[in-house]
Amino acid sequence: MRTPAETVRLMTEHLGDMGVPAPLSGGVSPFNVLVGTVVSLRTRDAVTLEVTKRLLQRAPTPCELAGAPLCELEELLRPAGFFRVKARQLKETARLLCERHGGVVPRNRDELTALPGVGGKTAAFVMGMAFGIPAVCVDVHVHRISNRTGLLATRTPEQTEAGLMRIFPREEWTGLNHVFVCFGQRVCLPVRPRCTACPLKGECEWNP
DNA sequence: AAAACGGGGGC
DNA sequence: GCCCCAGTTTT
Repeated sequence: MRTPAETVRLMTEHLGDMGVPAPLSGGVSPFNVLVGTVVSLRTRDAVTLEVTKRLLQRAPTPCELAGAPLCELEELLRPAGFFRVKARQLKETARLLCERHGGVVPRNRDELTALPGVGGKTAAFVMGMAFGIPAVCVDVHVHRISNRTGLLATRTPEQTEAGLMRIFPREEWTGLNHVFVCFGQRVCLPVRPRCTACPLKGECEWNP
């Protein structure tokens, strides 16, 4: 039986072999991370990247984003899913950052989730990626892969979150989400997983 | 607990 | 053409 650490190492190495870059540690501002994460929900990563780039080019700071006309934000966000909702949420979030947080992205879960469009998963992801604060972000990929590979046999994302926090040291929490998501997009797909090319093959409960 | 938001890509 | 997607908010 493989240890959880070994399972994650196999996934990480396989991603490296496929040329998937490791999560960037510096060079991206917390504001950039926050905007990008909100844009990303239910939207492909290529579209997310392009839309986020244009958005931040138009409005590099929270105050500039808060001052941009809603119709212009909708136009920039059009290729992304839920673009009207996100335009409204991002404009309001930017206004709150500008007027109530001094233009700075807050560092704790409660203040982050108080922003429109920011739920528990987005907050956890931003804390980890923007500030290096240990937090696990259990999205649909993490939950699915954990169950398929036999890492954890949990029924809800909340149980998966608790389980991951128990079996992995705090300093590894932040990196987990990125590994699971990249692996979930390329190998352990929701539908028709590519088991023949999977490094976990042989000790996976889904495809032993 | 379930529905609504929603355009884009894979098959 | 049909189905799925790094979720959050509202009913």
